[in-house]
Amino acid sequence: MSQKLRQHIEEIVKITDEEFEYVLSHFTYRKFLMNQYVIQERDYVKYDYFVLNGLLKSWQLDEKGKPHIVLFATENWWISDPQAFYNQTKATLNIDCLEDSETLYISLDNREKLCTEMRKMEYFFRKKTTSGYVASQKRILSLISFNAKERYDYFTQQYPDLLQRVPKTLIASYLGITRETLSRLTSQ
Amino acid sequence: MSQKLRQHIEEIVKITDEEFEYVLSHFTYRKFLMNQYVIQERDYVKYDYFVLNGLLKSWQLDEKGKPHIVLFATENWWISDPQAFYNQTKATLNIDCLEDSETLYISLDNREKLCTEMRKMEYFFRKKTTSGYVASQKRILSLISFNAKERYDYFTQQYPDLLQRVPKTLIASYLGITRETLSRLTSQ
DNA sequence: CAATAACCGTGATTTTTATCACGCTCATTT
DNA sequence: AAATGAGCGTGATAAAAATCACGGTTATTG
Repeated sequence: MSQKLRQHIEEIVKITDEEFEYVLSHFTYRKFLMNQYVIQERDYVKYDYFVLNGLLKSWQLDEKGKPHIVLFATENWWISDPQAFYNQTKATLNIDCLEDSETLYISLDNREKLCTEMRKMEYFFRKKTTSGYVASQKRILSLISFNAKERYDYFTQQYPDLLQRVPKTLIASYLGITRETLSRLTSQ
Repeated sequence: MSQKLRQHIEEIVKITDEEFEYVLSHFTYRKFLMNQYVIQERDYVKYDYFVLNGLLKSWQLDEKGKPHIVLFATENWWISDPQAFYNQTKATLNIDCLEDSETLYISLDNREKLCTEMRKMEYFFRKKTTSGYVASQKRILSLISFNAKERYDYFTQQYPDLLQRVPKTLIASYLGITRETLSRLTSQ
């Protein structure tokens, strides 16, 4: 099971068995059930979660009480409240499970420790953060330059598997449109 | 002038005079004129630019020929096409100057070299990338949960100085609305 | 100094999207 | 087996934003 983390790391840097054992010793395994919360608004955010399997979402309520999806995380994704995690402050995001999910989580201290002790892991995390940044720049561009239909098409192209696993209402929330508008887009 | 870079770095890590001299030796100074291009779509992106003064924008044309602003960069900001810079591929963004601008730029190799040789600089760049990521997550949330007026108010609150320096047309493009809609928002 | 272009406001209209309302299906619970 | 609720589609209407069009101001340029 934890081999998934190794494969994930080795997409970026090659490591030995011993190195991986050492890396893994900085993570803790935890299983969450469907609908269970991983992080709640106002919690201190101690960990970054690597998803072994399952499906989670991070989201925020607006002042009118509407939820907005920041991210869906499936197998091989990382999920947390980055702002709160890196600054070790309270969450403004919520994270909960759309499916039963298994995770390996790591504290900021352990992450910094790995970065300090292993240049490869420092490189790995740096690459991950960078690609997360690049991905969010792309999402920003899609939000400012695409209309509802174009954003939906872009989503289906990027995450075809999520279409089956995530209720349309939540996809609409991720896209910044209402479920009714999304329904009309897909029924035509 | 290059003291600005030092101050910027020292907001995150303290460095000695010698260390700063060494860091600085990895950067090159370049001045750009108003309307001059720093990066053009399809260029290879060799550098990340630290802005000493002036004002630049990064943007992309959509298929209808409309420009969309990804970022405005003033004093103490970094600007590049991150995707192309980190992967050393061709730009999909354009970067040009709204004002005469002075920059210190660094190549990816030199950046990696500094990260390898100086843990402090590795930490500095990691922090920078992280805070860029956090900032773009916030912008995503503002785009999916705010209407035009709310996005404009959020912009004025975040970047009050840019209101004076950037034409309204470009602010509208950054917000993902038309200049006419923005004009009506501000005249009421 | 006239000509030009950038920038901005605003009216009229159209298009897009949100809101409100209702009903259907399907799975889960009692 | 009936009851409940989540998920989804869809009609009618309202609201938000885009589009098209025009004019006015200001700065720049030939």
